[in-house]
Amino acid sequence: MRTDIKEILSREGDSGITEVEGWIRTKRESKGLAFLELNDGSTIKNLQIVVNESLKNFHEIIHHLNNGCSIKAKGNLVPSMGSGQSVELQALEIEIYGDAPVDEYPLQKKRHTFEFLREISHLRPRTNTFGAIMRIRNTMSFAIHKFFQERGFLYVHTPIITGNDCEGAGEMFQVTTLSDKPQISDEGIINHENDFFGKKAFLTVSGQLEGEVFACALKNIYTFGPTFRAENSNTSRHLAEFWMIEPEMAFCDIRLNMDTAEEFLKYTMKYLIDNSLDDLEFFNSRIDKNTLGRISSIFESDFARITYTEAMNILKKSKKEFEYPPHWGIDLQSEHEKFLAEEEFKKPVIVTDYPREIKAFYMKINDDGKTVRAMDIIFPRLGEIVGGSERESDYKKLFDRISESGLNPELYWWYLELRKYGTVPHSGFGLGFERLIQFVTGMQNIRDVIPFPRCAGYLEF
RNA sequence: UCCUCUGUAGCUCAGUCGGUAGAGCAGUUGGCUGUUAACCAAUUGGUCGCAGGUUCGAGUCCUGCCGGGGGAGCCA
Repeated sequence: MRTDIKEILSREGDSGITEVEGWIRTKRESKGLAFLELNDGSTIKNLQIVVNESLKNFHEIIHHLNNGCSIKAKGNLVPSMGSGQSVELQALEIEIYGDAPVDEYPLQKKRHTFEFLREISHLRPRTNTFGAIMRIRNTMSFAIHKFFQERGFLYVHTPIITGNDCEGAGEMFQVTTLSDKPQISDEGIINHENDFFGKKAFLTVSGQLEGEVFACALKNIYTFGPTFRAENSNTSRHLAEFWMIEPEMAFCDIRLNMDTAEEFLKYTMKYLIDNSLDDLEFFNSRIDKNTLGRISSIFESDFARITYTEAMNILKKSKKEFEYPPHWGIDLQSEHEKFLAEEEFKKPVIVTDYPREIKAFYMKINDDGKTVRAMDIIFPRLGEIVGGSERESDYKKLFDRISESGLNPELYWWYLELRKYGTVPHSGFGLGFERLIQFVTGMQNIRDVIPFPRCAGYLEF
C-alpha cells in the first residue's frame, strides 16, 4: 500500500511497520548511525528516517544514501526521540531505486540562488521552494475553478491558434509549417496560401474575443489557459508564455465586473490560506516575512475604488517628484501605481474610467464621450494584476471605434455581429495567473513561479 | 528595446595601488551511537564568461561580444 509522507506525518504514537518512498533531502551521519530526511513531494515537510547497523545492508548502502537518492524504506514508525519532529521511521529495510552521485548532483544541502536553480529547471522541483510553488499553483488553480463553478460559470476552452492578427494586445507569435521552404514572391512576401491553414496563423494573446462569443450565449463563462506574447519584455513580471484567467459575463455592467473581480481575488486567497498553510509558512519564514500578512490583507479589507481622473488628481496633489509627471491623458506609470497602492491607499486599488485614447477599442465609451468603462486592479508591490472593462455593446459605436483605432472592421465581422443580433451589456476581465502566484509567494521573479519559463532569448527545457 | 550593476573552485562570494588565486559550504579521508543548515580535524579542487588591446607583468585597466540581476517601457 502506497503511503504519502503527508499522511504519515499526521499520525501520532506507534503505528507499526510502515513503507515509504521518496528522495533523500539530506543526511546527518555519525558512527554507525545516520539520519535521513525523506521527501516525496506530498508536503513540504520531510520524514526523518533513522538508519543504523540493524539494517542488514547498512555498510553497503550508507555511502549511497545521499542528497538526491531515491529509495523505498520499510520500518517502524514511532514517536521521535529527537526534538525536531513528532514521528520518525526506524528503518529495517532500505531499497535504492537510483542513487545521485554526490560529486555530480547539482543540488546541495545548502541554499542556492534562484538564478542557478533556473539553469537546472528539471531538478529545481526537488527543492523546498519550488515544490511549495508547484503545490501552491495547484491549490490556486483549484480555487479558481471552484470559485467560478460555485457561481455557475462555464469553463470554455477558447482556441490557442488564431487567425486574427490583432486581438488587441501585444505582439504575436506566428504559427506556420512553411518555415523549411517558404514560397517568397518577387516582392519578398511569403505566400501563406499553401501554409497549413491557407492563411497567416498566430498563437493567441487573449481568449477574450472568443470568450465574449460564449458569454453572449451562455451568460457567464471563464477561460483559464495558456497565452502567448512575443513582446521583447525583459522584466521580472513578463513571460512569453503564461496562463491567464478571463471571465466574461453577459448582462453585467462595469460595477458588477469590479465586484466579481474583487470577490474572486479575496476568495482564492482565503482558500489558499485555508488549504496550503504549510507551504505559505515556508515562504513566510524563508522568502518574505510578510507573506501571510500580505495575503490576509487582501481579503480583510475592501479595495479602494477611484476613477482615473481622481487618481491623477491624487498624484498631482501628492507633490511627489515623479519621473513621469502626472497629467490627464497619460497612462498610469509603474511609479504612479506604486504610489497609489503602497503609499496613498496601502491596499488594492481599482481604477476606472480611463481616457479612451489609451485603452482598447472594445471598451464601452462613457456618456462623457472622453472616457471608457475600463477597470484595472492595482496591487501593492506588483502593480496591475487585473485589467478589465465593460464591452462596447452598440454595433455602430464599436464599428467606429475599430475604424478609428486603425483596424479593419471586416476582420472583426463575427465580433461585430454579436452586437448586431441580440446584443447585451457584458463585461469581463483578465488576470495573469503567474502574477497572482508571485503575489502570494513573494517570489520576485515571474520566471520562478512557472515550471519552465519561456521568455525573449530563453527557451531551455 | 533603453538605463544600470554583474560574471573568479561544484555552489555562495572575497580578491586593496596592476605584481602571478583565497574563504565558507559541498566533496574526499579520519573521529563521533540521537542528529536537526549536525559537529571536530585534515585535505582535493581554478580556461578568473569569450575575443582582442595596453603593459616587463592583467582576475584587476581599455574595446567588442555573450550570459545573469535590478530598474524603465510594453503589458497580464
